[in-house]
Amino acid sequence: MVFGYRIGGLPLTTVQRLPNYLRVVREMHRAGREVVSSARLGELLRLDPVQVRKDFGLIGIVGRPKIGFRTSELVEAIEGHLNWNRVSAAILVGAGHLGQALLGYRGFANHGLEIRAAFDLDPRSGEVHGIPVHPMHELEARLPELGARMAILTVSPEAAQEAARRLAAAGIEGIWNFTGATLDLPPAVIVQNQDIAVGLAVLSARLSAQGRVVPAPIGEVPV
Amino acid sequence: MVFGYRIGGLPLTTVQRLPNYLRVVREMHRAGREVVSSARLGELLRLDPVQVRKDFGLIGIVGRPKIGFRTSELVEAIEGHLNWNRVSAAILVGAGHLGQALLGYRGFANHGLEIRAAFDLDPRSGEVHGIPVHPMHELEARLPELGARMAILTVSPEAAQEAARRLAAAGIEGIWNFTGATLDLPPAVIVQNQDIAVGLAVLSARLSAQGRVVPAPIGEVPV
DNA sequence: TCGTGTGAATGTTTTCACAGCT
DNA sequence: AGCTGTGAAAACATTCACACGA
Repeated sequence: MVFGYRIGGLPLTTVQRLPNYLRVVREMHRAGREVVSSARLGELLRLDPVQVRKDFGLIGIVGRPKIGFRTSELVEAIEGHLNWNRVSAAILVGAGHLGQALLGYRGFANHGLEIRAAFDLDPRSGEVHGIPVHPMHELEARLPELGARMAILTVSPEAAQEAARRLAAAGIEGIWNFTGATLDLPPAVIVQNQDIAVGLAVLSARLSAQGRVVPAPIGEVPV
Repeated sequence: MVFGYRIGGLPLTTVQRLPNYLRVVREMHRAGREVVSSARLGELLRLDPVQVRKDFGLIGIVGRPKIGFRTSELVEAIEGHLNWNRVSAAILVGAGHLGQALLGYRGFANHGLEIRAAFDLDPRSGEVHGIPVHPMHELEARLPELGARMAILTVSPEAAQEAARRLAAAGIEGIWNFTGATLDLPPAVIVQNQDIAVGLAVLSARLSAQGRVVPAPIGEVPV
């Protein structure tokens, strides 16, 4: 598999479900609801209740029979596992359309992410949505003072590898790669690919399979 | 599981790899390279060569021993499976930062997607990156002439359910949901969630597990 | 010998079945 | 009765091992 497939002891699939749990459980908590059952969460998120309980067990949360899980404990545990309960500094590289949209996204505050600065070959205005945009050649010089471990990469696919190499050389530990290019970096650098083409591919394939009769495998008789 | 987990006969994981194969194989094809081995693709995409061959087998492409796979056949087969070899019309709902960034994204042309129009409660300028933006109340009236089966949903999470309901009622068959909200719709409507919080969660968890010692499971002896 | 094709083995995730707590 | 916790089974995906073709 492409990377270790247990993240800090948790299965990847569990980690992927955590932000969804967090969203609805935070909402309930804010609304004053103190407990919630796995059945209710499963209904809201379209998950099997057993899966919800297994996931919660993995992050160390025990529920109470007949009662459910305490929303406050859940929020705390999930935030802790994702490290979303403290602020992480990040930079953004490539202030094009997508980069600017991410600079304007308010939701990162809920995820412990603070974009401190952006870099671009052509930093037109010098700031976007209140975040300073610096010329790309100042990257290495400015990085130390920014205290960012993580970079959001939104340059063109062609420019991706070289930008990523510079980020890695400058000490960035994790790259959130929106470019769609496959990055070749030292294994110590964590690369998280966020290629929207993948999601579009799944949607396209589901739509085009929609209503079409899937031929039964040889040897099986259609019911 | 949350949906059927074979899409038109292919495993979901295979479908997710198809756009990556397509990107590099198109590049090779354009560069005049006629054949490629599974080993070379595996190296470029960090995949096991056997996996590459199994995937290609599933989409009906056979390679030739000692030679490899024909790039032209691969491009055609992958595009066919994703329905990316013909143009699909789409609309976009919610022309905020993210919506505008997607309206400006040129890459959709490579994926058979054409955004014909956008809708927004407050359609300021009336057009973004050359694509007309209409007031939201005109959605139902304009949809038939646009011929779109698919909608890209980029409204706020709070507005997501109601907008999705209207889209479904108006005959949209597939919704690419960027809002992070879980949509409750008739099962005939295909919803593809594209929540960036999921990717961020995985990256955050990997970063925060980075270098930390994972305790060995009980009964196992650390090497 | 190089590279494909594939049955078998392995590993992982989900689902089932049911015991236990209140 | 209602809800959690969990071992066991099933489903699924990946990797191994090797036969075969050019």
